[in-house]
Amino acid sequence: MTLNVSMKSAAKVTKRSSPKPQDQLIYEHIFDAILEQRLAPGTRLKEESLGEVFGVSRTIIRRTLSRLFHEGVAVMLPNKGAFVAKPDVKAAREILDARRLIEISVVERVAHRSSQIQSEIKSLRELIDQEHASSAGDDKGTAIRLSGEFHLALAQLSGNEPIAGFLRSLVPQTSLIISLYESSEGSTCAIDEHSRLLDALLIGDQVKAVDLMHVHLNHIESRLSLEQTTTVDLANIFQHITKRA
Amino acid sequence: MTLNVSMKSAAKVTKRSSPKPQDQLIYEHIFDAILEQRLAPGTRLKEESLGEVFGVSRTIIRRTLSRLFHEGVAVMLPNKGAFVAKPDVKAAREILDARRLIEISVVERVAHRSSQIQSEIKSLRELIDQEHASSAGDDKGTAIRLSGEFHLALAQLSGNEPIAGFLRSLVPQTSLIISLYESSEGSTCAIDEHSRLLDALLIGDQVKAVDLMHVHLNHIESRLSLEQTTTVDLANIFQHITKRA
DNA sequence: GGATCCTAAATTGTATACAATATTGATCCT
DNA sequence: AGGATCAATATTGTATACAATTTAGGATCC
Repeated sequence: MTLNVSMKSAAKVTKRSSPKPQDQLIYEHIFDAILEQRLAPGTRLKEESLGEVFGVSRTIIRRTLSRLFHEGVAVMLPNKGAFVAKPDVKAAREILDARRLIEISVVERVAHRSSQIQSEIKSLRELIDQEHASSAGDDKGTAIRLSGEFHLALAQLSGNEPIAGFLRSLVPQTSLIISLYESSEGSTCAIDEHSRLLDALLIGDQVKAVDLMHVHLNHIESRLSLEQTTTVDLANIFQHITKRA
Repeated sequence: MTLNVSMKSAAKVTKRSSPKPQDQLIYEHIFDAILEQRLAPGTRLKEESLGEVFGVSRTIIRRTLSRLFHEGVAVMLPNKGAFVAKPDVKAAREILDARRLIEISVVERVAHRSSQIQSEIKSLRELIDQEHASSAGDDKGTAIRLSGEFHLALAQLSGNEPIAGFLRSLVPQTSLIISLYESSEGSTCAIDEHSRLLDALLIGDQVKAVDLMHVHLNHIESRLSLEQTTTVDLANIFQHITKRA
């Protein structure tokens, strides 16, 4: 069991080049792997294996896993270990619900401050361009990550750090939900929804921006199959058997 | 430096009585100490001292501090240690802002589901009674904690765990803000605001409940002095000096 | 054959030892 | 005295050793 994580770059961390963030890198590697769906929901995250991959002791890995746990991206079962989170339908609905509340509020705030942060809003265009690029290539993982980063950058512009922090945990959880419940493949995202949202925000059109965000979230949810399988009725499923008995 | 925490009860954890939550207790002790304002904002949290208090090694304390950090109740400075958080005015405004967004949404949700959770709502009356009791005595710390627990219990009833979790970090941070910026002492809280809110929720009056929550939060904020001292203008403050030079 | 119990391996939980860094205090110099 | 420098101390950061628990595999019994 060697935990095929297949990180993209150096496992050995250059001690000189990074003055401060020693384990921040490890966190980001794992986080990105989850966000880009290279680590599927439910995957076990063995401490020693990860330690070997990154060349650090379990101490560091343990801290990283703890952080992922607090962000809702991983779950930790006592004496069992850590796993990539695997939200059930109920949890998925709650996460998407919470995200709608937060994202709408974010858009309202950004639109409201629009005139004061014109240049910051404009700079988001870069992210959208990158998104287009990786979507044109078949780099789906990167596209997903960049899409998430767009939403996060927007939250940052809302000027409310606690809210941005909350969304920072909701976005990767959404990524897990998508990989679990995606039904209609098709477009990764109606990409220029981001673009049109940006246009509305630039001119401070709050009503339009909010509406676009609603539509955007609707599109994301519509790609999911979250049918409420209201507690499987076994008696009904095996009806033909029980009759026989 | 012995970190005068003065926990109310046993430091030695009875190993037998608690089957699972070994360090959960330690977390709650520190958390409550902060919530009840026995640990002032800015207080240093030395690992070894805490370890001695609770009779565990730094490993456990470290995990606990990490959790408090992720919840925004503590801050951790690299190579410097952990401290009880001390939000500045800007952060305080953001926290209160976020809390308003969340609490209003919570109340809307609870009011909406009111008919399905009548008994759960009614059981909140207990908390309010306890609040009254500890407010009648001069147990201010407990009153603050119970007030927070009321809001948290409400969030739990909203049926959205991520949102409840977010508020779980916002409430203790509000406690820190109050202890930092409280100006008008007076009533701990217009206590029966909770009571009236409960009444509105019981009959599912969403509009009234939301309004009451707004009023409630306004009252909390009105007790604070968060004047925007827009980046202290030193040149102006020492005007008479610079003129002389 | 299948279930149960038991041993051995693997994995997580905790404490401790050691390294790196920061803090304190004293000495020295001007 | 005031300030700088450096050693001694204290504190945090990391790795490792050991304990506790779970998991896997196989022998035994029916």
